[in-house]
Amino acid sequence: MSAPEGLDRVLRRLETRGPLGADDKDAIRALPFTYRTLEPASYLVREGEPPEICALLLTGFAYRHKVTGNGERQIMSVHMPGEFLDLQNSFLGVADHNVQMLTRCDVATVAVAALRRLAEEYPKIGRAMWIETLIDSAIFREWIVNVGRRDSISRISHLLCEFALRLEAAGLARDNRYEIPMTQEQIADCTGLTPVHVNRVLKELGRMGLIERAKRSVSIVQWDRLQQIGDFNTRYLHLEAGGPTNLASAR
Amino acid sequence: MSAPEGLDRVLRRLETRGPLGADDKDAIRALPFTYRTLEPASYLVREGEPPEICALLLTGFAYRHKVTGNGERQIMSVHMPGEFLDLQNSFLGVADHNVQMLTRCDVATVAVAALRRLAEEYPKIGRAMWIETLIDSAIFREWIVNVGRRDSISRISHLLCEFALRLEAAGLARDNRYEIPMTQEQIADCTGLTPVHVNRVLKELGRMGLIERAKRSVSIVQWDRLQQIGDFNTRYLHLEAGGPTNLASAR
DNA sequence: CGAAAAAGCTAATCCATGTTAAATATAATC
DNA sequence: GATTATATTTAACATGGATTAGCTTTTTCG
Repeated sequence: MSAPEGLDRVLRRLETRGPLGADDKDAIRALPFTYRTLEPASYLVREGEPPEICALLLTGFAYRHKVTGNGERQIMSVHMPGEFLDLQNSFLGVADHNVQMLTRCDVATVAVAALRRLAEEYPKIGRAMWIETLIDSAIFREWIVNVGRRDSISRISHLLCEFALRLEAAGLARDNRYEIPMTQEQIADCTGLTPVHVNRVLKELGRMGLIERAKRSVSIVQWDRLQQIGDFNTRYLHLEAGGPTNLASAR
Repeated sequence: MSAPEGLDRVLRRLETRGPLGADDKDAIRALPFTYRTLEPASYLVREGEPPEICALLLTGFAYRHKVTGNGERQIMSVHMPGEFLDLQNSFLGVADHNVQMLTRCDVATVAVAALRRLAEEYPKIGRAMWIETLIDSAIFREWIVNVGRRDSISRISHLLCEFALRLEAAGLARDNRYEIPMTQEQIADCTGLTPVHVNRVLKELGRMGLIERAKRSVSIVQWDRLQQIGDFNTRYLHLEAGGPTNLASAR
């Protein structure tokens, strides 16, 4: 994907959160982006460091995680092309978690300070970015529910449903089929399970005829049943553009 | 607590997130607040409904939660006097979770639409509110780690440490002693455990001499050990005011 | 105050998921 | 294309926390 093409994707994404004027879009295009490729497993931000750069994820996948005192990892979210990395840390003094690449990623990085100024000077952009972070939060909350109150088969089913919809929204899934470049160990770290048990559950979902897998591709065969087993409701993804987000429709 | 006194507390809180001018503060004071008391267990917002009102929590405690398909509840956060309820839902089209009172609460409610206009017209206020929601998010992330990767004694120890620090910041705890108006069932819903097991663990923490309890009061006797067992690090609470949050220090 | 409801506590048993270990398959690297 | 590293799969066994049930204490409310 070419750099400006990726940028347009991000612009479209932001516009669904609130209307932007031509000046807003120009200001985004005028940001001092650095286009580069980050290797798999490389870090954009590390816990404990002050956040210096923010990135638009143009291609590839990334994830947020923390490591506990006894060395166990918990992944808190997975990010897909078109999304911001990492607004969550960028407006705070110290990063409280790691942001790491899942695959090789093309990104457009920009200094956090420039982004802060942008949000300050262009309130509509600030608003749209704020809403982006609020949707991140909605997903965090659902993940708390997932690891806190669902059993293993529900957790994994839920994760697979979430990925299906988000990838579809990103134009990377069709007919409930997608590539997700995660190992079973990483799925375990998303769901608070062990890799061994993730394997058992994935196999079971296959035996039940709910999904089919080949390498890293997933095909959801019985969407309705998977959704039901995963206790999956799309509401928290806030996929519908607009809503009473802008002032005009808010009264 | 008198109404304006509560409002000042919220103003002070916002100011720690970024400097506000006199005009900003006046705009907040001029908001069409309605002061009222909400009964224990009453709802401020319900999942699935469009958010209509936002509130400043002046006295009392509240919490966010969702209920899974088979009726289990997961609490996603607990809110203390001085905090906003509920910025998380207020800038989205539909509430994706419930916000409910834990105790009788004095609140200052304001229409979501008025708050949206405020954020639009006073960018510094918008910025400060945004940062409030980002800190909410940081706590959500830590809770994912807590329920996903810590065992029961760590989870509960972690929760007790978090409450101690947040209550101290709110001026409601001293000498590692505080009142937390939660039943063991609600603690279970915070930690993804059962009430029976929460009871076992609390008793065990008492036997180990780490805490003392009487009714709803908690006293942390050995802070260092509790913090260690709970794998608790304060970073995610972002308690230090300032940081490179404001533009001046951002270059 | 006295009754009823809610919350706290305890014990016995069970099971979903973890642990450990190894074999196989796939992907990366020279 | 052989070699090595990484990921997947399976099996046997262990266990942390769930479940169930009953009892006790505290709180609520008439």
